[in-house]
Parts: sequence; C-alpha cells; structure tokens
Amino acid sequence: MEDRKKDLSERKKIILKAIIDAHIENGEPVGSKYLTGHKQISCSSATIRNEMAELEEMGFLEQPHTSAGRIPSEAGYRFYVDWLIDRYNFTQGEMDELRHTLNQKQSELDSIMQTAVALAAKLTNYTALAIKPRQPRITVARYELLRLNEMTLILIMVIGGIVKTKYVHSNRPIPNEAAACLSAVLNKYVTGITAAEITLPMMMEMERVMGEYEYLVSPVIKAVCETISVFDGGELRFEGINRLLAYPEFYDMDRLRDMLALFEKKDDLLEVLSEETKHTADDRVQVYIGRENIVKVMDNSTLIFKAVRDHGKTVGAIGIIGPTRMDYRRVIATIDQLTRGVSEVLGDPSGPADDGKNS
Amino acid sequence: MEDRKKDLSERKKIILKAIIDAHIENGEPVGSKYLTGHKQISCSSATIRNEMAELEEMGFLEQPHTSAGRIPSEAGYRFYVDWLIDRYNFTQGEMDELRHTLNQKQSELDSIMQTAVALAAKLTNYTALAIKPRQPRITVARYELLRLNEMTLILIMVIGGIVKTKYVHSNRPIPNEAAACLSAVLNKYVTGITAAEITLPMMMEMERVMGEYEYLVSPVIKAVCETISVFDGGELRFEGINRLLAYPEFYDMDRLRDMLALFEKKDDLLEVLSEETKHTADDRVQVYIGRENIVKVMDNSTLIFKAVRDHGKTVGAIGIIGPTRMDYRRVIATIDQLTRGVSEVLGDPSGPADDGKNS
DNA sequence: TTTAGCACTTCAAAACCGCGAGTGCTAAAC
DNA sequence: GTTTAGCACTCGCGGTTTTGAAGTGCTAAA
Repeated sequence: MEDRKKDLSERKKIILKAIIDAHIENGEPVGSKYLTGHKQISCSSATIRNEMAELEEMGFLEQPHTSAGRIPSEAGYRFYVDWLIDRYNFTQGEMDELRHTLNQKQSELDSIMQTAVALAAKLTNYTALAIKPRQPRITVARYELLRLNEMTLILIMVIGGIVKTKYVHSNRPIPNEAAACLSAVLNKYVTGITAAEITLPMMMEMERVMGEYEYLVSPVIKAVCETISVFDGGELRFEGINRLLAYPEFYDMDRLRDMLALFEKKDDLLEVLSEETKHTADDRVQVYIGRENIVKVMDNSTLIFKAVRDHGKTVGAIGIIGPTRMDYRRVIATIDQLTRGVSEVLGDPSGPADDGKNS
Repeated sequence: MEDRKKDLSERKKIILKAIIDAHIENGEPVGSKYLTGHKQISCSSATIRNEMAELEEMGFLEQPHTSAGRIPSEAGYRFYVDWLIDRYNFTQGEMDELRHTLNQKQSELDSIMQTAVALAAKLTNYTALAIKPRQPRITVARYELLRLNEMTLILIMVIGGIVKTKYVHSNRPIPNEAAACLSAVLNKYVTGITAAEITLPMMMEMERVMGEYEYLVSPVIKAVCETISVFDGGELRFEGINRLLAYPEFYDMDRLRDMLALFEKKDDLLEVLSEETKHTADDRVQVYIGRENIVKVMDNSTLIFKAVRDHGKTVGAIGIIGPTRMDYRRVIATIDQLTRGVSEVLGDPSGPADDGKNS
C-alpha cells in the first residue's frame, strides 16, 4: 500500500486532488484549462494535459468522451480517500449543535440512533442510514411475566441490554400465581441459550415442573422463539431519502427506482452491513466506493459508515449513502464525530478518543 | 347532493365515465373519436364533441391545450367516485390470498398493520401507508417495575392495550424491594390520568409514601411522561415508496422530491389524518382528491384510506397515496377489504359487515 | 521538458419542420 | 330541435439539422 503512494509524483498528486476537488464541487468533468487557475499549479494547460493523459493511463481518471474533461474513476476516488484527502474541521458551532442535539433525548439506544441518523442526513445532505446488525446467536438474559387479564400474559425479555415485550394468549384462564411461577421456570431453564438450543426434553422438563400450569409452557416458549427470531433479524432505517434527488446523478429514473427498491428491501444491504460491522475490529470510518459495494444497484454510489460501540461492543452503525461524487471530507468527518457522540451519550469511555486516519 | 346526480343527463354520465375510465387506463387525454368505439355510446364523434364541450363548461373535464383530448378535472374525479364508479369484485383467489396473508402473523397490532400495509402496496401498486393516530388524552392503565441491576429499573406500562417499556437510571443504588413498592405507588396514584394531570402535590404525596425511596419518584415520573408523550405522538409508516416512480405523473423530479419530503416529515400528514380518522364516525373508505387534501404538496395526488376498528374503537388506518389518475375502483375495494380483514384478525365482530357505498 | 498553436472530435442546445390528432364551427340531414 | 358530416384551423410532439463551445492530442518550436 504505502509504496503506491510513491507511484505518483508530487505534481500528479496535486493535479489529481485538484481535479477531484473540482469535480466534487460542481459535478462536471474538469478540463486542463480550468486547472490553470489553481494556485498550487503553475504550468500551462498543455503540460497538465500530458499529466492528465498519464493519470488516465494509470486508471485514476476517465473521459466520458473525447473532448470532454476528465472525471475521477473509482480508483481515483479510492486514492483520493486513502491518501489525498485532508481533514475536515468542524466549526465550534457545528460541534455544539451536534453535541446538543444528541444529548437532548437521553434514553434508549433506539431513539438515540434515530436522532443520530436524522442529524447525519441533515449535516451531510445525503441519505443517512442506521444499522442494527444481525445477531445470530442472541440469547435472553432474563424473563419476567405479568398477568394482563384472565387470558393474557405479558412476556418481558431482556435481550442484549434491550427490553422486548410480547403478549401471550392462553386458551384457559390463567391464575394469578402462574405468572410468577412461570417466570421462575423460564429464568432457570432458558436463559443464556439461543432459540435453536431449546430442545423437546427441556420443554417436557419445564412442563413437569410447572405442574398444573403446564399448558402455558408451550405458547410462552413459542412467543420467546418468535421474539428472538425477530430481534436478531437486524434492522435498517433510512432518513432523508428525498435528498438523493438533490444530486444530478440520481436524475435517472431507473437508477432512482432501483435505489428506492434497495431501501425498501433492506435484506441485501443488511446482510452486507451486518457482516462488515461485525468483522471490522478497527474503529475507522468505512468507505465503499462504487463497485466495491457488493450490491449491484450501488455501482455508482458510495457507502460510508462507522460502527457504534457501547462499552466496546458493537451495537449498531451509522452511515450515509450517496453518489460516488460526494464530499468525502465532510461526510467522513461527520460520521466520525457522530458515532463518537453516540458512544459518548451511551457512556462509552472509548468514544472521545481520536486518531483521525480512515480507510 | 342527490340532486347533483340529476344535473347530468344519462348520456353525459356515460360519456364522462367512459372518458375517465379510458384516462385511468392509459393516462392520455381522450378524444371524441376514441369514444365512438365504446359500446354504450352510439352517436357520432360530433355529438360527443358537443357533450364534451358542455361537460367541460360544467367543470368536469379540462383540456391540456386546444387540440388535445379531454382529461378529467378534480371535480370530474369526484363525481366519478361519488356517483359513477361501480363495484370492484375480487376474484376468489385474491380474497384467499388476502385472508391468508393477514392470518399468517397472528400477533401484535403493530405487526398486523405492517403486514397489511405491505399487502396494500402490493395489491394496488401504489405507495401504501399505515396510520396510528394521535391520541391526545392517552392514559396508563397499569405500571410494573423491574430491577434490572444496581442502578437501573425497567419501567413497564400498559397503554391503550399496548405495552411500552423504558429504562430508568438512578444515581443511587436501588434496593430489591424498592421496585415492587414503587409499582404499587404508581398504580395507586397515576393510573387513568394523562401526563398533564400529574401535579406537584401528587408527586410530593408519592414521595412521602415512598419513604426512604423517595429519590426514585422523580426520575420514574419523568420517564412516564416522556413515554406517554412519545406514544401519543402517533405514527405514520410508508411502504412501497418506489412504486410512485411507476407512474408518469411523478416523473417530475420536483414533485417527486416534495412527495418524498412529505413522506419523511410525516407531521403534516399525521396531523390531518389523526383528525380525519378520529372525527369520521362512519366506516367508509375516505377519498381525498387533489386539492381536497389540505397539504399543498398533494395537489395532484389522491389519498385514500379507511380506519381500522378494534371492537368499535379506532386504532389506526390503512390507505394508499397515488396520482389523481388512479384505479379508484380497485383501490377503494382493496382498502375496504383490507381494513375489514385486519379488524377480523383483531377479533372485531363488526369487521365482515358489508355495505359497500363510499364517499 | 515545457509551451504555443492548430486541427479535430464530440456533445448539447437551439432551431426547424412536418405530421397527426383533435377541436370548433357551419350547414345540411333527420 | 337534435344529430351528423365536412372542413379549416391549432398546437404539441418527434425527428432532423445546425450551430457552437469545450476540450483534446499532436506537432513543432522554445
């Protein structure tokens, strides 16, 4: 990797950066003449043309057609993000707003993520997403049952620090003491194991212990399994979908439709993201440019996200999605600060630590 | 109202209906010659032209420009929906699918609505929406507190048949017995009243009763209020946003953007819908055409929805949103059947009753 | 190695044009 | 009085042509 940095002469780097900056700014192909005005470049347009031709040969630039300027290729953006980009500094005001908004609603992870993702959309003006990754081996830490009425119980489960509730309807009246009894049994037999690990002998054992209330075991266990399977399914939430339309690259109806379909189907993207958020141990902002994304629809889009940690454990991720031509500097910085902020609100000490380099 | 029906001669009605049917079908302005082929119309194109001119004068039709055919005006659609439309009959297959899908997931209102709205989008091929209306005077029926760990309680509330949970963090250790004690106090003092009705004297009284645990009262009450205010905020969920793009009337980027923004902001629409769902006592499918909608963005769109009742109480609504030119027949029938189906699954006896006329 | 000059390419927007659909009107027919 | 045929007129749509600007690659000189 590091040697690739040396592949380019200093002047080529300046030119490449200037081209990408300009293209990000206005979205149009940039020509040699335009760069003449750039302060760090002091050669003529002809020289720049030669350099550009070489940069194209190397795969960092491409031409929509002869006689248009150059636009960055995916490799170009990749090089830019990896080596050329400089750090974006938030103004104090922006930082304040960010902190303030996040601290507003001091409560569940869910609502914090919701605020954060809304903020991400607003600050970057791209479509933002919040990811709750799949958790294939999730277990219940604790059960509690309440008797709601004659025929209905409320089943309360503490799963991965989150509380989930579910009704359980019975076809026979439920005596008052049955609820407490059943919670005790559940807590004894089915804590710390996954849904798949609940075996028939276990259920029979529970029914034996429950004595005359054995008829409640089966519906409750069914409810437990259902809840777990819904919970570990992961979740993907979008905010600011309409912001896509602000960018000419999404003016193509077909692409737009595909994109919206992607947003609605969620499964594909969730799959990918669950993998990524789980595996990447490092705490960097992840940047996937164009075809680096596994989902075909996102060929011309960039996905940027970073995991949110709560006391070292990955509990989700926040990111944005937009055209490959995007303001990487600002977006990367925003996502970085935002995830830090969320961790902070969650009380994670590792939050404010700051290293800055990103991949 | 009824006399307006007489305003139009039988022939005019046939012609108007034919025009609207044709326009719904193919989206293009329909001319006099085209109607000659219609089976119920047996006069020449010239006569039809005269009739059309009169219908235009009355405000039921309009011309995009001279020398184009006519398209229905909003008043035209309104008349069509009120008087001209005939009933759409589902095939047995369609009915079966509907029932079957709805019965799949026999559980919470939330997930039933989710299934229903997905089904609505699929069946109609328009964007579907599920509404949980605002409930300004919501009260908690029952409280329960669990001690999660040293410093945290889980607050469980039964609100309007739904269970909500929330963490309460304390700054002092919480003894085991405090939870039970506090639930008893909550159940005694703050059931059946709205958040606004919790007064300072009441809180002081509770603190007195709680004795040494009085430091828990304030954070818990705060949590209660927060939860209530979030809960009665109402909810609006969309499904199938990408289906908008299938219709040429949304090919205009600006309109599309506005529409998506509407979907994200939700507040406006929720406001309107909460009002409507609450006030309309009757069990009809509601149809709002074009500028009949209070929200300006929806000028060229139609909103169709119907309340979902659970044992007589309105618990939500399901609807669709689409271009003014839409297949009213099918959509109205679909929404009607769908809400009936949901009520049925919820166990509401009034569900399957069937009258059919709609406004 | 850099630069000025020039011929060439390509696309985008504007201008143009003909076609066809559909109308309104008038006058004749029923 | 109502219906119909006929006709002149209008207007937008789609395709083609024209024009112009932008930018390149190459060559030859500095």
